[in-house]
Amino acid sequence: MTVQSNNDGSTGEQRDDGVTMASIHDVARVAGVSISTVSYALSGKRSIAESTRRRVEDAVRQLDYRPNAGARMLKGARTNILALSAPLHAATHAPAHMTFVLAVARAARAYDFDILLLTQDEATSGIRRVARSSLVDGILLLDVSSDDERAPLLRELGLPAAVIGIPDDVTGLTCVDLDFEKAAQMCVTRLVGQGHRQIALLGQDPAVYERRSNFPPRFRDAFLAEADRLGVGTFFTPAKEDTASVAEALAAIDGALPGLDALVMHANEPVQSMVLDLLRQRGIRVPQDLSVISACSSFDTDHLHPALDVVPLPADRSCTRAIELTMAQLGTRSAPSDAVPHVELIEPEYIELGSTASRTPA
Amino acid sequence: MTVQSNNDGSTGEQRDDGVTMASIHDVARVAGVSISTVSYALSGKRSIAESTRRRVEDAVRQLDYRPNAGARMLKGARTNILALSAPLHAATHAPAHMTFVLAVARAARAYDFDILLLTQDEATSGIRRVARSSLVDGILLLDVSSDDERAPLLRELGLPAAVIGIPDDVTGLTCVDLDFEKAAQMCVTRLVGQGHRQIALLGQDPAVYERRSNFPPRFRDAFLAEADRLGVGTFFTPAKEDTASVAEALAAIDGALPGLDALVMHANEPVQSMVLDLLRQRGIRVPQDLSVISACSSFDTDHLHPALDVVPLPADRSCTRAIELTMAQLGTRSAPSDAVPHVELIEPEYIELGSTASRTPA
DNA sequence: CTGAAAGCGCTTACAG
DNA sequence: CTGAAAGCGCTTACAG
Repeated sequence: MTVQSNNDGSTGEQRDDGVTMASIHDVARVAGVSISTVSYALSGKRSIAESTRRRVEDAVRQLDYRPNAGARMLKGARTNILALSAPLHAATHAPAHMTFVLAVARAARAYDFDILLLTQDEATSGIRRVARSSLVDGILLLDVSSDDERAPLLRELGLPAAVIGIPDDVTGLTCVDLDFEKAAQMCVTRLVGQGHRQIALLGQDPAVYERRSNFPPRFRDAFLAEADRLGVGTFFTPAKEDTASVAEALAAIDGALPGLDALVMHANEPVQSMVLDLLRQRGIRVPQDLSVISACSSFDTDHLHPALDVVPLPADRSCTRAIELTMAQLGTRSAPSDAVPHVELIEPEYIELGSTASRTPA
Repeated sequence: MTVQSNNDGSTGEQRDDGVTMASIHDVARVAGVSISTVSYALSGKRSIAESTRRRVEDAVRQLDYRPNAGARMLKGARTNILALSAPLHAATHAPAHMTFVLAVARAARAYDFDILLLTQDEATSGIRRVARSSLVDGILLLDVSSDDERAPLLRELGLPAAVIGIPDDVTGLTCVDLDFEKAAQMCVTRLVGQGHRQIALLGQDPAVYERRSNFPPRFRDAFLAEADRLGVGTFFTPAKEDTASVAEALAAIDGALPGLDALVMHANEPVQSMVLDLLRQRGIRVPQDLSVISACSSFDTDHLHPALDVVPLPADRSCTRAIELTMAQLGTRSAPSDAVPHVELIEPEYIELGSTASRTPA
């Protein structure tokens, strides 16, 4: 480590002097009113003479006043902070994960809430810590597994909370997630409706299925069940994120379904990209020779070659809804039913971009 | 959106009743001491009779007491929260970004600080908001551009802060970053030392260079300058993250450097993976026919085929150091020089994994 | 070694 | 329509 330059230390003092924080007393003094008037003028919780309000607002602007967060928490019983427990597991796709984290932060800001980030290392202890110190008003869980240890903790704490994803035991919890079953059925129904008779599913890393994640198996099982129900040939294979593994998966599909006419991919972007490369190399045209659908993808499929039909993973909608439900539990403007623990499944949407085509019976 | 089930609402009440928060008064009562004794017993700021301390600790455990964060902030003038401004720009590689975010959070926890996440939408206004409301004790900046608008804001606010990355004007700022120049020189020196005479650099997405990011040009310029200085042939080309663009970049390199014997990649993981695939397809062996180095990569290169020599992007070290420097500004145990604004460059490290080989003169 | 009390900056009944 | 005052739960001089 090299200290390259010691540039001018215009600020050396320890605490933020120079830039002094104005208090409500300063505002009151400048505006020539009492502090309670300032407080009410800002909260709007009682009627204020127009002229008074204006003077207060001027003073606020002049002093760049912002209520002290600590005082507000202490008195207001509301911290306006939500904890986001966002473990990043090995098999979690980072870009997708990041999308959810940012979507939660954005949705929370719409209600004037900030997000405190809790990581893997501190999964349950961190949640417990911030909850018991009244640092946060509520808790959001990301990336939940079927037997997630954070679920019982949420029940124990009884704080406003929402889970993005669905653990096995949802008692007392508010959960939001894409309806993966319906998404799978949607893909199968469409393909079969178009006359496809041999449809394969290329899934995520095998580790994802073996372990904890709950939605990939949900998608897979619904896919296979629906294909069976409709009497078409079907086959599932996972794939790791490297060319060799992807090639192997395609070979396995070829072996199992010699007349393959449609492929659904529930996989990360690089994998989908590799598959398209391999198809191109083999001269297999999409959709003329093979219909392809990208399922529950968190990325834009219109950059792919070719652009793929997609049932998007609606991170924004899930996160927005999770925040809404947390706010409802906090008693903010909302339908009363939103405040009650329940599981909410988000309706999947099918977006056509031309990567599937009808098979006319030969 | 479908409401699937209304499972038992074991917690219906608005605020966290049932699970009542114990206050310092409760602890004092249970322990049979005054509240100041409780406070001192916990902070260790004055000596306490061993028996008293034990009774206090028992009471704390029994009540699962944790000091109220709001009260602590209000009085203690310390919130134990740092703001992390982490915009996610289009050209930013999400996995790398996530690595930094998590590393910052982890490092902060080592000092008992939490991380408040500020996003893109609110870049400067969010920083201003949390600073003026005294919600945070300090600020961390991620993903800074040369002319980042957050840099002058940090100067204005005068709060403890650290920047990960180096903006053009570093006056009054504390910045930490990998020494990209030295990393580039390290790669060139090694390759030239091994007898390579035609070394190419395959870089990031062209947008990254056109726009705001400051470190990719730093690496590129140092690379080209050092190659010139040592009198070897050199060529730079950016590459987008798709097979076509990567193939094009390799073609451009072939055209410019017909006798190419070494390739350095400062690019995302998928791009590096694609390059290796293409080399393999063309029968170019690494390192026998071509030496390859992965530069400033935030991922493990030993999963690649073949594993690549790498100068890692040390997210952990940068983030840990940034937190240390922020803590120093807050007056926590530290070298006095750490508290003064300065730029700190992290020494790059070269890790050999066998993807370069000496060229014996023909 | 310990306690009583002031005060951090707010919000919100209570009075007028 | 507005103000004086209590009190949220801590920390930290001040006293003993």
